[in-house]
Amino acid sequence: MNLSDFLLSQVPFSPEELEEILSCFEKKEIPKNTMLIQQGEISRTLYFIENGMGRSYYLKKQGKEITQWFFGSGKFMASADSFFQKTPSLYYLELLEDSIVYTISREKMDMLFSKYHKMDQLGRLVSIEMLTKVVNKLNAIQFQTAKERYEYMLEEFPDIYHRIPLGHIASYLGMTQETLSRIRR
Amino acid sequence: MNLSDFLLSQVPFSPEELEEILSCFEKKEIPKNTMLIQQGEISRTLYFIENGMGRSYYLKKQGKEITQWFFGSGKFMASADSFFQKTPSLYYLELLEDSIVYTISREKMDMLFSKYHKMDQLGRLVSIEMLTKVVNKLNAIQFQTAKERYEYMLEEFPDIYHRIPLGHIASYLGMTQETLSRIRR
DNA sequence: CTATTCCTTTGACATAAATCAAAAAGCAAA
DNA sequence: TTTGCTTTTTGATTTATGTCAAAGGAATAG
Repeated sequence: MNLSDFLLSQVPFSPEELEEILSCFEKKEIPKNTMLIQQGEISRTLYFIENGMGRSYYLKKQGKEITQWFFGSGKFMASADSFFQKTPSLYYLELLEDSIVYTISREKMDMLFSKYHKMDQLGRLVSIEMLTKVVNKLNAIQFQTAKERYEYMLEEFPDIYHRIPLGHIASYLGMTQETLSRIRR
Repeated sequence: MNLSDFLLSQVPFSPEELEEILSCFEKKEIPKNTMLIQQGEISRTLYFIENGMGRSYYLKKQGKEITQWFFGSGKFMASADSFFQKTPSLYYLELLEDSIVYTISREKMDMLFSKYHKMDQLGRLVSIEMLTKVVNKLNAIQFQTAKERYEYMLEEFPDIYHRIPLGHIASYLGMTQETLSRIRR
């Protein structure tokens, strides 16, 4: 899904508004395995994924990677708290596939927020939607068995499971790779 | 914390704006154990807690209550997805203490959102903050031991643990009451 | 003050999932 | 193809936490 369609699906921007907003984004092709932000950095860029797939993750002691979220086509990708609150990112962001993304800087985003009421509205809608999804995951993780969690994931990210290493999915679901492998069978 | 102070701490409303916004809220004293919304209802009211404490929870099979979140003084309390997206609430909301709250209807809230750019901004800020907190909890639940989760909770809700039945806290943390009791010792 | 109810702790046992270890399967480069 | 590297599966064992059951404390209403 491209950015323009996505924006219009959320808020009825006028053609002029849409044009200015789009002009603040930059379209880029970025190869897989690119790290978009490191843990500890302050995020200055928000990404919209037109095509591709990314994830956020962090390192536990012993350097184990814990996947925190997946970002697919048609979604914004960012270390949200870092980008919006200017705090050091708790996560790494990386692309798992060659991707086509739109990027925007914090400054331009702020400018759009202050210029267009509708952008704040968009921000609010996107935030609430994300909040709902995170809460859903939380419920799945908190009170379901490993098997039910796997099923939750198939609903939330139906297109993921053949595209992405098992270990990433397992850690996203809060279980070991071995457990996930056994469940799948 | 009262509503006026809270609003000003987030966004620099003018005195006139502030007055109109406040006039859309209604101040109420509500006794403990009041149910604010039932699972399945569509939430029409947003609450701001000036004083008191509430929680959201849902029922698992066998009627077990699972606490989903606690809402303390100075916070908005709502079944957020239901209120903002007009979907049936996944949760019950109840007050755990006699509380002083400000209420506002969905209609007035929408009116404020469309009238004041700054209200959308407020909505965005509050949503992002909530998002960050939920993500924190998610990380705690997902990858920490029962003991570490308990410590996370002491940080997030320092004033809670002597005010609220152990069972509520345990289910919030995704563990049984017995486990929490053993950890505490 | 006493009784009823609710809340918390403790104990014994069961179990889902983690860990450790190694084999098998896939995949990429030469 | 062969070689090497990564990912997935399988097996044996351990462990944290859940479940079930009951007793002890604390709070509330009459």
